[in-house]
Amino acid sequence: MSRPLPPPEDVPDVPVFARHDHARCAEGALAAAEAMAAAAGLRLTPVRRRTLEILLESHRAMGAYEVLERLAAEGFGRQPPVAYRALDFLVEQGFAHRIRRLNAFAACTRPGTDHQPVFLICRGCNAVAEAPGAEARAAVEAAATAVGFRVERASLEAAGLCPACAGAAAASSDAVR
Amino acid sequence: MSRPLPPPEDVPDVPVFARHDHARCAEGALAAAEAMAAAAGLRLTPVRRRTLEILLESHRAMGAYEVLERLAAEGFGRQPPVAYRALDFLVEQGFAHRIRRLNAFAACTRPGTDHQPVFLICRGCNAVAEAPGAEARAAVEAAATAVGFRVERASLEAAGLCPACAGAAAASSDAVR
DNA sequence: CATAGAGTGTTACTAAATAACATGTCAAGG
DNA sequence: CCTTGACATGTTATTTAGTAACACTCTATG
Ligand SMILES: [Zn+2]
Ligand SMILES: [Zn+2]
Ligand SMILES: [Zn+2]
Ligand SMILES: [Zn+2]
Repeated sequence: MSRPLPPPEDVPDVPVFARHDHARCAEGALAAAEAMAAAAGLRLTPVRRRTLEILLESHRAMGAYEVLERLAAEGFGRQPPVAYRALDFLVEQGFAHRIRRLNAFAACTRPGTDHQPVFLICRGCNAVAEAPGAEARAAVEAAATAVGFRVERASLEAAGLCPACAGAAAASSDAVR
Repeated sequence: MSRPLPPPEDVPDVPVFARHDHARCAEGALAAAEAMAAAAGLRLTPVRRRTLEILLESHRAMGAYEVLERLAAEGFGRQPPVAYRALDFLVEQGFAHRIRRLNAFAACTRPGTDHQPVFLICRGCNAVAEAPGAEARAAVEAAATAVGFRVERASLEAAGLCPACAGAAAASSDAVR
């Protein structure tokens, strides 16, 4: 049922940290998810679809309970499993990612591509971007192999400041000076 | 107060996934922590010391509440902050690491060395090893820099099977065959 | 002998995650 | 046409993780 995914180069990157037409950005991700789900015979049901839309509203990571609040307000179930099931589905299908450092979830910015990103988490604006992670993953794999460890999944997450927030921080420390 | 740390090569590596004299291993880590704390003028108080000892009993990661249970049973406080404060201290001083994938803590196997490990987490036996992470970190740094992101901290964690558990899994799937 | 800081303990709460069970929908298969 | 089973959704209830805020005790330092 699952066809080979296109290589990352075939899909335009999302400049999370730059100004961009986000409405279009979200729309595209949703369309991609819909197409993939249809092709794979999966059901992108109302809760699941709405959950993805909620995540897609921004490039922030959202906690399951934050998502749940939104779903509940819109007439879906109001108990934790409702949110967790929808989020787990999205993560399994690669429409969203789990950000372990934050115990939170973010919509994937490159759904449908074969990608193993490094997550860049800005502590200023809470945005989460996906940087190409092939090299970093290879290095992790090599380090593991050296001691006979077989890697199944890896989470590579970096916390710091995005360009805009770093600029703002520099400016304010100038002001103090 | 803080002196330059010795490069990783000067301290023997801990073969977490191999049979080793663990009593000696734990003892060494504790001694190193004591020496460092003394040198830095930090107080390795009874709760903190005992918390480290508990983590050092195995190479597993332990949840804060699991540690707390042990502390409480030994006459220390029985409320969450008791465990969290001791664990936070150990992490800050580099005597332990936080494993975000597991929401848990593990004693550092190379305390006192300048290291930025990749954590290898075995899903079979729950052991956590530290593999050299310089290359992987450089790759993450490079990926981040490419989009103007300034990395402050990174968590690199791989889940999979250690040599022993991978061997056992292979054997049992042979048995089925 | 103040008194300020660090460390430890408490109560009380918020947040994250899962187990277990009841109900509804719908597509085969008889 | 009516089972039957898979899947999705909803619930209640509980466990696990993490923090805020306050009180008490030490131990310097002036
Ligand atoms: Zn966007
Ligand atoms: Zn992605
Ligand atoms: Zn050991
Ligand atoms: Zn370490």
